[in-house]
Amino acid sequence: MRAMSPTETATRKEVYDLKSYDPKRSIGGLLSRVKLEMSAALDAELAPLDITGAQFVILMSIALGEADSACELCKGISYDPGAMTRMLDRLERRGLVRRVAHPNDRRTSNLELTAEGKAVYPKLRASAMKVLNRFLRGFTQKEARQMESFLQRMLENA
Amino acid sequence: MRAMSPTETATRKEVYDLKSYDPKRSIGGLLSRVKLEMSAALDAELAPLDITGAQFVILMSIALGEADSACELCKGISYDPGAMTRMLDRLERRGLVRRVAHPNDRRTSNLELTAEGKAVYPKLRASAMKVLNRFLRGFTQKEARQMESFLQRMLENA
DNA sequence: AGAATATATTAGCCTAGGCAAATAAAGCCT
DNA sequence: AGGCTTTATTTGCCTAGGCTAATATATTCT
Repeated sequence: MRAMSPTETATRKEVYDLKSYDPKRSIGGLLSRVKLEMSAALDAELAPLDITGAQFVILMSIALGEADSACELCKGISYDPGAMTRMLDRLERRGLVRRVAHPNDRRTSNLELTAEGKAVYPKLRASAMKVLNRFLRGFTQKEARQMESFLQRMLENA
Repeated sequence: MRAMSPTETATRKEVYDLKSYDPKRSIGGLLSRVKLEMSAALDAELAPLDITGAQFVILMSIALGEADSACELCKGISYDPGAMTRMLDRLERRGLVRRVAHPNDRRTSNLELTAEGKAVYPKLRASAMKVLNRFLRGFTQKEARQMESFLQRMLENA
């Protein structure tokens, strides 16, 4: 790597500048694209189970004990409460999730997976992992960890 | 870093395995999250201009000469043709884009930016760049290039 | 030229998320 | 206890993308 003059070091604190910024090839453009493809691939992988990628996220959160009410789910993943009600309606109709009365708070319900929900859970996990690993073909462990760290840092900058 | 046994090197060709895979902290989960935050930030940044992030993408494609018809736009960004018709209707009503008759092919229209469209274009570009740079605070040029390369590789694996 | 095929756009219907208002139940304050 | 505020969920309305069929042109193939 060549050395940078003091001026350069001072002005180059931002990644993109007006000369070099190409929306499609930028991290922003690429990232949107990858997300789109990854979501489509996950939907396709889960289609035989009759479960969508969006539903997968909810089921995972519940299964992993990250949230046990609609409200917590919404907070955890920045999801609209109205949309969440309907999402849970669908999952309940689909027989994967159950709303159970909360003993001390009648405003909310505890969410839990049904037997069927628990039964598909490992398949969901495996499918998502498979899709992700496919997108990461050729990545070393080190590269993957670095990618995770980059994304984590971007999140903290949000 | 410790050395890996031959068995380990052989079995470790995939980034995630059933033991280690944590959906939320995985590249998949993080990437979705970052995309969500970035889109929200872009929408907020563009709101004063009364232009959405989705519209930004279309306007950029046209401005950069990457597509001059609805069909090419759709191909370029995997967008639904029906949705594109309506998107262009909105942009035309908004006075940013014009459909011009194609001389040799009456099925299609050439798309071009209006004077107003051309006028906002630099602002759009600058806004998007600003948002992206914000998410990349603390990244060196080298790290940014590496991130681009990771994303590019994931796209090729799609 | 005429028929079959392919391409570009459009319109209708469906799904799903965002937003705001409504409702219900806690929690707090005095 | 009674009233005010906060929290959790639900409902209605709006917007926007996905899918499919329809329409209008081109293109290709005898």
